[in-house]
Amino acid sequence: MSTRARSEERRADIVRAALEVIAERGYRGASMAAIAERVGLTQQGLLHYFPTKDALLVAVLKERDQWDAVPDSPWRLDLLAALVEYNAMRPGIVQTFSALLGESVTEDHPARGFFTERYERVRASMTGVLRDRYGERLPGGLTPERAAPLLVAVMDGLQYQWLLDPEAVDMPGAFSDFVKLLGGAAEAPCEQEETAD
Amino acid sequence: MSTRARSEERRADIVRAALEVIAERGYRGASMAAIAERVGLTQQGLLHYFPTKDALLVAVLKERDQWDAVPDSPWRLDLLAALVEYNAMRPGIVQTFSALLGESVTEDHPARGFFTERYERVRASMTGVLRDRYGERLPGGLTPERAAPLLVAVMDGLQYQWLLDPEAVDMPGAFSDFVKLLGGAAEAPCEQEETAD
DNA sequence: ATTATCTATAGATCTATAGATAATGC
DNA sequence: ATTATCTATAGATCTATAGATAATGC
Repeated sequence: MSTRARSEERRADIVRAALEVIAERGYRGASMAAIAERVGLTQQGLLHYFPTKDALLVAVLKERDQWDAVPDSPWRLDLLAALVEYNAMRPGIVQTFSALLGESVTEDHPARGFFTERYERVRASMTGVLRDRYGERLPGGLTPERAAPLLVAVMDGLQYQWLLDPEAVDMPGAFSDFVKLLGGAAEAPCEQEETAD
Repeated sequence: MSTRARSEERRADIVRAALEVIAERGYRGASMAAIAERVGLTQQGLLHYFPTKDALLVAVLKERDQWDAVPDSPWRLDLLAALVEYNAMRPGIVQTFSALLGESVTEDHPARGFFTERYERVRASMTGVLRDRYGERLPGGLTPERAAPLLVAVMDGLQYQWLLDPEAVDMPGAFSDFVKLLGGAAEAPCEQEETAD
C-alpha cells in the first residue's frame, strides 16, 4: 500500500477516535492526548496529522455525511423517519452530534459557524421535502416554511431526551407521531371526537 | 446587615456569575478563576464559599426555578406559550440551560442525573397539562403521554436553532404553531383542501 | 471564635514547538 | 527527500490545599 493511502487511513482512524472521545467528554473536554492514545499514538504523533486541535475538529465536522447519513437532496418524509430509526441504533454518533451542538451555542465555539450554517441548510431542505409532499399548505394548516423548524426541533429535542434516558423515550415512535400530526390528524381525523373537558 | 445575610448575598452573586460564565463557555470550560474574577474575588476566595467546582454546579442547578420560571404544578398550555415568549427575552439563561443540557449527555457529567430526572418530571408535568386540557385524546389524535415528549422536544430544539441564529427563527411563533397543531388543525381543518402535487 | 479573603504553591493537565531518529519511496 | 514517530520541554491553565491576616460578632 502507498504511503499516501496509509496516511489517509490513519487520518480516518484519528477522526473516528475523535468522534468517540468527543461523545464521551465533549470537544472542550476531549484532550488530544486521549484521542492519540485511542489510536496508539503519542499526543505529538497525532499533531503530525492534525497540527492543531481545531484542525482536527474541522475534519470531524467535515464528516457531516455522518450527521445526516443520507445525501440531503432527495429526501422524503418517510426516509426521514427511517433516519431517526437508524439513529436510534447508533447512540454514539448521536451523542457526538448532540454534545457538539450543545457546546456550539457558547461564545466563540469553533463549531458555532458550522452549526449555524448547517441549520439554515437543513431547514431549507426540510421546507423542500414538505413542499414536495404537501404543496403550500400542510393538512395541519402550516406552510412548509413554518413547519420545517418544528420538524428539525423535534428531531434534536428527542435526541437529548433519548440520550439521557433511552428506556423512557421511544425516539422513532415519537418522531413518527409528529410526522403524522403534520400530515393531518392520526386516526379519526374529522369525525366528531368529543372529549370530556 | 448580619454576616449571615451578607454571606447569602455573596453566594447568590457567585451563582449568578457562574450562570453567566457557563453560558459563555459551558461548565467544563468555565474556570473557577473566571467566575471569581466576575465577582471581584480571587479563585481561592471563591473556594471559601463553594469548596469544589461541583459544589458550585449543584448550587447552580438548584436555582431551577430559573429554568422553568414558573412553579411547575398548575401550568396550562397558554402559560407554556407565555414561558417561551419570556425565554425569548432572556437569551442568557436559555444559553446556560442549553449548554448544560448539551454537555450533560457526555459520560460522567455531573449534571447528567439532574437532567435525566428533570426530564422525567417535566414529561409527567406536560402529560398532566395536556390531559387537563384535552382528556385522553388530543384533537390531533395523540394521547397526552405520547404528545408530552414532543412538546418538550419542540421547546428544547427550537432553543438551539434560535440561539444559533435568532434572526432566522421565530421561537415563540414556532412554538405556538406547534401548540395549535396539537390542538387540531389551524384554520381550515376539514374542508376539502386539495393541493396540487 | 468565626468569617472573609489573600498569597503561595503543589500537582495535574493541556496545547504546541523543537528537534532527533527511523523508515519509505523516488 | 519525505513521512511517521518519538522524547523533551515550554508555557498556560486548572483545581485544590495550607496557612496567614484582617475584620466581625458574641
